[in-house]
Amino acid sequence: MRSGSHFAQTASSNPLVNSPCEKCNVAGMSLCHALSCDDLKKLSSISTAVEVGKGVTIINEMDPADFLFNVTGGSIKLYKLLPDGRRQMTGFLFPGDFLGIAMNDCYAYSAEALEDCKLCRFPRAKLEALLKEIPDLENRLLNMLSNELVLAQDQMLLLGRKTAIEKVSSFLLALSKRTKSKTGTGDVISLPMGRSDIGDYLGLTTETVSRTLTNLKKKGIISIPTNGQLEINDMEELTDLAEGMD
Amino acid sequence: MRSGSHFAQTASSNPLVNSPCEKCNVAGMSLCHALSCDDLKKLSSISTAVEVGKGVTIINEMDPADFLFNVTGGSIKLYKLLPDGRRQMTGFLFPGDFLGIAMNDCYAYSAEALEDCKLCRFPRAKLEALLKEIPDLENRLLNMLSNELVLAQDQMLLLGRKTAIEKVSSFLLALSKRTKSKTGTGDVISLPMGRSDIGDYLGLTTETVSRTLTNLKKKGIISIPTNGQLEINDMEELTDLAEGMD
DNA sequence: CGGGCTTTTGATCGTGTTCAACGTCGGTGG
DNA sequence: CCACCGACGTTGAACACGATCAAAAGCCCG
Repeated sequence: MRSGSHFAQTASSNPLVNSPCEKCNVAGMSLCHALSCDDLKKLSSISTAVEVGKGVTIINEMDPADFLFNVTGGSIKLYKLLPDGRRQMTGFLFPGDFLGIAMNDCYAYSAEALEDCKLCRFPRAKLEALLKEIPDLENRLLNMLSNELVLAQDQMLLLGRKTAIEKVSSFLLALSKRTKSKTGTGDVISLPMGRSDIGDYLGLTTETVSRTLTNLKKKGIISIPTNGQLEINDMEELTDLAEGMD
Repeated sequence: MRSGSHFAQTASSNPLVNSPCEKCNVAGMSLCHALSCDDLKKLSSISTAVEVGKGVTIINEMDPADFLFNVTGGSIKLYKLLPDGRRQMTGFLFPGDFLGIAMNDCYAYSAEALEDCKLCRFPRAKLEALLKEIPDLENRLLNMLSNELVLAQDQMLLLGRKTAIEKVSSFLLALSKRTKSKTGTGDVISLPMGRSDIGDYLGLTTETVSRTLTNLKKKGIISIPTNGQLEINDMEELTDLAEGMD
């Protein structure tokens, strides 16, 4: 099955209609950040808006990397698998994030929608051609990749050297920081992913994630009003825990 | 102490003499890959050849990222630290590799020479200016970063989900693959780093690395003629072990 | 309500860590 | 030259953290 068949296109085949970059909610925080009006039109002309439902697999590890994506709505999980089924999440994506890193023209990981998602899709070949045409775009991509690489290195430190409570605390803090940078406050964060997704992101089991969250609740550092939402009551303490300062 | 003071410059202040890109041993496998003669000269004009002795700290996590480097000789370890001293290696660099990824203008990790090293140093500001001037260079950097990111994700899978023997096997295989791509054969690999460096790369202790290597020796899969050198006798078996196919 | 899923909690187990001692190698100075 | 020393590597025994196995509780959606 071609990966394209997963997608429901949201508009006609007129790409300008399909890609209303002008009223895009993530413009300025994403790939299109700081592009001139003219360049934006070019980018717009090769993009297609697509929507995917919760649980849909957007890309598959090892499939040919024909498309790249910009997340404009919803959230996505990225993961890699071992032959026996063990899974490692490599990241969670939210609006503004970029999707589709490849090696040898094949995707390096699989991606699945955690909620109903909106995406901006670019054919790989066309985007690469555009990169050569618009240096600002290439520069923007370079910066995004640098940042991702730095985050990946932080994650290595977490996976290789942190304890369960440090891992969970770091994870919550990272989500909080992210939320804060968008909404202004990071005290209440949304957890669209399940415990087992979190476990696979942190190199833990669901049980350990659950126990650790319960532990943090008992200490009064966090509250969990509903699954899917979490409140941080003591940011200082959580920060200390995340770095092992205890 | 400024990080620059660690370096011994190898030639006069004439940058063209300092940067003999023409006879560079890593040309074509590095940043300068596939640059036109003209562009190479521009790159050359902003670079300085430096040498560092074994054990010297080349860059420090959180220091301002004033320079970027290209490794032209020797090997380097990259690492991040937690406040209490726990350490995570984020990578080992060999000739042809690029060094100096930053976030917020500060280095994201520290780097230390495993052996006497030769480096090609670029002032950050000048290299960034050159990137805008030479799209091919920016494109090249983009590709290198993509590859690094894919490798970082492989490492996350390793750190989060693999067992000790799978980690060590994967590590040896990666070194072997790398050696093979340069020298043609990957059966004998050099291990310029110590056991504790390997442990910190794989999220293990020195003891566990040592025990696991002994284990592989007893099974006849590897031999260790001298520390610093390792021979792979059964590549198939090692490959299976690396992915948990046993 | 009822059914199936996710989450939580409990008890036991095992891999890798920790702590400790010993072995090995290489360099230095007597 | 080799005896000494310190760093690194190996091996052993006990421990601990998180995994695994199992079951109960909660939640969402029909």
